Parts: sequence; structure tokens; C-alpha cells
Amino acid sequence: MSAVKANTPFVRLFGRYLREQGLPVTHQREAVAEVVFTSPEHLSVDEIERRLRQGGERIGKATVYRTLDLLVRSRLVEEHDFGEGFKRYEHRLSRQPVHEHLICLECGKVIEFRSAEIQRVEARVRDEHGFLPARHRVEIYGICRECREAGATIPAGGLTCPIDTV
Amino acid sequence: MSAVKANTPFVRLFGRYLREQGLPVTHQREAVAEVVFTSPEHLSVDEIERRLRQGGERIGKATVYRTLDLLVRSRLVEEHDFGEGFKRYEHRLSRQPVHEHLICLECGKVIEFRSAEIQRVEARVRDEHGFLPARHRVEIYGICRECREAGATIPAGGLTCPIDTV
DNA sequence: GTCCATGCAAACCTTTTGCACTATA
DNA sequence: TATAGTGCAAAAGGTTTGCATGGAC
Repeated sequence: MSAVKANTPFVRLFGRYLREQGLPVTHQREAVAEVVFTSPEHLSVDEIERRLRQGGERIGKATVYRTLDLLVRSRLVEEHDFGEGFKRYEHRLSRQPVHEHLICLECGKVIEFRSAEIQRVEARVRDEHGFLPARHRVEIYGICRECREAGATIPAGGLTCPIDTV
Repeated sequence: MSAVKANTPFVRLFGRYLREQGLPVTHQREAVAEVVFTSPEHLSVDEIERRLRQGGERIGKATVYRTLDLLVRSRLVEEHDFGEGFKRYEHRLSRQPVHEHLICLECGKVIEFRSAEIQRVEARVRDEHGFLPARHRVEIYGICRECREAGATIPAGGLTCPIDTV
């Protein structure tokens, strides 16, 4: 109930997609969309479910998964896997359209950045490998500024005589 | 037994790592290392276990997982997640040291390529965001040359009036 | 002989599915 | 009213863990 504020423009866009597909626009679907569209973060399924329940919704985890599947299909939402053992979801509206992610190994923070270089890489693999790019995943893992200033360093490891790293 | 051919140089390197860590060099550990180091592919745990059993080894899945963990720690092996629901492992010896992956959405083939641009991206995020890169993941998903010539296309979807894609 | 690794099976965790019931259109 | 969605619980699938046994050093 309360989690669906009114029907924000983004939720309406999702409703339009559902109607185009001949699918019912249900209360739960709008509620999940509302949570995802009103959050600037990269949410996990658990976080989405928790916010819905805190907002007074009665919703099952299965419905959250099923609705996220629809949101990803509609291309309004992107699915990410930062290697945490579960997925995160991020909407694609009102933000830099194509962007990559910096993930801090210390605090887990996710920073978005744009890179024109990646488009050059895609053009190059098309020319050199005959490979037609559809989408890409570019993630850089490291230590963010704040954690560096707090003294964090990259965890070392491996053989004492490291193998080639270039 | 039979899977451990002799003790290839790469397996010996892993043995050296184990001794450095004060860990026993066991038959199973050498067998897993041998399979990974003698394969040019990106192997799944299932594939590794199957090859070991076909080679006459008596080994449990848990040991494969535990040994892969050690191999990744030693930095001799890299872990990948191409979004298939399980992980793949690739050794880092005798091949292009740092490389990225093209993954065909049609046939699942993985092509390796090098990119100098990525290093420029890492230098840029260090300068612009104060972010210290440790490692990265660059994967481009699309259609490989062979599948294109066989008529494969990128699966479409989403809203009929697509949102910004640049 | 002392540790640590191994194999097996059970546990774990995220995600998916089956089914009786409910809501959309 | 017909169709499809929902919640719940069970299942699935990859990965991890507990424990008694066996192997490395």
C-alpha cells in the first residue's frame, strides 16, 4: 500500500510496458518498481523485500524475483553481479545512460563512472574479431579515496616470486 | 593417479606455493592443478571433476573446490563468473598475461583479447576519483563471427520506445 | 606422532518452481 | 468470468561445512 506513493512517471512507464505485453499491472509489480526507481543505490533482493515490508506491503520473495525479471526484460532495470553471491538491481532512468562501476574492496561502495574508451574497445573487437558487441560489463575493483585516506591497502597474496602481471 | 602425468613445471610451482604456506602437497592437489594447467579452456568445477574421474582419480567435489581456492590464492589461477550460475577457472601461465573476454551469447564461446585502453581507464579513475585499482573485470557479450555468419542476431527486447542507450 | 587434507553427506544460500487461492481486465 | 499473478513452501543448483578417517611431513 504505502510503498506505492502515487504512480511516479517511472512506474507508469513500467505499466505501459506490461500493457504492451498483455500482462496485468498488479499492485505488487508497481510496488517493486517504485522501490527500485526511487532508490539511487544498487539494491539486492533482500533489501528490496525489506523496504517493501517496512512500507507495509505484504509481498513474497518469489514475486520480487518475478517482477525484477520483468523489469530487466523491459530494459528499465539492469542486473549486476559484483561477486557477492547474490545479484543487485539498478534502474536506468535519470542517470548517466551507459556507465561502469568502481567497487571498493574495503567498504563495498560502488562508484559510477563513464568511459569513452570502452566504446573504442567495442569498435576494435568488431573490426579485429568480427565480434558484434551487444552489451558489456566493466568493473574495476580497488580501494576508494576515503578508504585509502583511512590507511587501507590492496590485500597482497600469491607466490613470493610473482608471475607476470603485465 | 593417471591424471598426474609427472609433475609438470606448473604443478611444481603450485607445490612450491603450498610449501611456502606450510601446507601439505597432496596427490589430489597436484591432480587438480594438473587438470587446470593442461587445459587451455575456462573450466567449470564439474568439468574438472569429470576429467579427474575419467583419469582414474578418486576425488570428492569438496576437495576440488578447496584446491581451486588455494590455486586462486596462489594467483596461479583466475576465477571467472560469466553469469552462467557457476564459476569457471583459468590458469595464468603461458598465455597473454592480462586479457579480457568476449563471450558469445549464441554459442557460449569465450575469446580472449588484449586491451591497452583498459590501462588508460585505470589511470584515469586513479586521477579523477582517487580510486586505486587492484583488478578489473572486462567482458563484452555479443555474437561471434561464426554465429553471425550462421545468421545469429542480438536478441531484442524492452519497451517499443526505448530509453536512452548512449 | 602431529597436523592437516580428504570424502561423504548434510547444510547453506540464492533463486526457481508447484500449487491452491486471489486479483486483474 | 477467464486469465494470469500471488504467497507460501518445497525444490533446485552451486558452493561450503562438519566430522570421522586417512595421508603428509
